[in-house]
Amino acid sequence: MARPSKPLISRAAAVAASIEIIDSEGLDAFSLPRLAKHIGVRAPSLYHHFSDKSEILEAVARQIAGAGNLPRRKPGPDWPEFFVTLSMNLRRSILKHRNAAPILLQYLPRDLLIGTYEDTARFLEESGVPAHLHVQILDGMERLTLGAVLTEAMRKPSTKSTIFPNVDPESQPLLSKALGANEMTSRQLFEEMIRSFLHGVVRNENIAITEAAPSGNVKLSAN
Amino acid sequence: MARPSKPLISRAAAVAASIEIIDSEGLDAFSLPRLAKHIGVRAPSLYHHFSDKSEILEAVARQIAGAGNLPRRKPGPDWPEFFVTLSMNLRRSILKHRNAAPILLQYLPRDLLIGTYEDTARFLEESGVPAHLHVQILDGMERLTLGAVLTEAMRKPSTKSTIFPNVDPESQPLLSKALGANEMTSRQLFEEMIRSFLHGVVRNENIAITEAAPSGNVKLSAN
DNA sequence: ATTATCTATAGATCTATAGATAATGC
DNA sequence: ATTATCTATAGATCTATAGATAATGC
Repeated sequence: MARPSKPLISRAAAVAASIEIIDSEGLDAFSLPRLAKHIGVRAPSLYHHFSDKSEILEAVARQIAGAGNLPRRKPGPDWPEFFVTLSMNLRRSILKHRNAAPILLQYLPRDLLIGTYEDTARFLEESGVPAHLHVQILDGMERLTLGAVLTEAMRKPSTKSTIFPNVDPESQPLLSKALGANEMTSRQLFEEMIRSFLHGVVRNENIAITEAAPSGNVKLSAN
Repeated sequence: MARPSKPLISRAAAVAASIEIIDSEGLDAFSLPRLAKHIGVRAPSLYHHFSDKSEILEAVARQIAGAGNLPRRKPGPDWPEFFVTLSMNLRRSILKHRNAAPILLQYLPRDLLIGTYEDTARFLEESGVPAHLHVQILDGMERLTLGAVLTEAMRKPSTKSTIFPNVDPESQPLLSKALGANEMTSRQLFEEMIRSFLHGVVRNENIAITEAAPSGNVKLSAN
């Protein structure tokens, strides 16, 4: 076969196939010959669509991380919840493809979390968050979300009982007690971590902020 | 040469040499032949000291991450600063060897940050932090510190002006303003992120907590 | 003429094992 | 006998390029 009547390869299909391979066989299994085989072509043909292997991996990273759709947001005292939702979306997207975590670390798109910083800065402004905290929030959300998700992705999918491994009630009574007192899943711990950060950033500011409590009660910080 | 009078290879020396290679030539340059050459031996000899390549990488990860010495701590209302110090130590250790970040992601020792969870749980207890928050704090510190450090390690060493790349004052006036209002270096942003998280976790508790302000003034949260 | 595939292959690795060899230490 | 090196090498890749070939679309 020389040139086929219909192209056999598209960038999108190649990226999708790459993700399938990485998901099912692991990152080490991924190679150009392996990808080509999965699509049903020969490896050198891939060079017609990508300049090299890293370009494919980059596209894979973007595909996995960029899948999130922006949550709706109106500026206001519950502004932290916008960021919480943003983080949870990214978390879900990435945990769907745990094996690709190292790729995401390497090819992290810079504006991963926050599509357009400018819009987000305006959102913070209009929510009454002082400008001197904007960089702390934007930078913190980026680092913290991506970082925490990647480390979570590298662990086995965890249940409540595996948050800490191998805890012996005899020798570690306090830790056991703490684990007993914990009601939260891995997902909830993540969510609350983001929320804690955001509330913590503004802890010394005199601004209205809504506490998103499970029971739904609303409360203003008195600090 | 068959068996030498004095052994040529030790685990410690091999790990140290591995780190030197990774630091100076990057992770991709690391291989057993490359390591052997650096030590002045032949690659197969390494198998006498390590069962395979991943065992070497694991030791490298432990060496880099385990270098931190525990900060002194007395339980009390400034308990967050103990964790801040812990994080900053780990951050320093890892940023010394940025190129090894992917290894750390893959071989992360589980009790990386907090040597013995039991002792740390006691510390929290004695500081007046309610038990139902201990898991949030321990788990959060692990994820957040390691994750944020690794993503920072993957970036170019950044100056204040490169916290966000390519900001155009014309089209991004608010972000520019935010950057102008930011006084903090990358290191300070990291530090304050940790602190914000810790203060945020206990935001709804009625406990004494010391605010570590740059000016040194002390203040109790009224929340 | 351009595009999208293919075959063939250069060239460079790498990991890990088998088996030889000589120094060591009992 | 055990230990710590070596040589030789199996065996398996991989990435990327050169050049042939046939379909497409102008």
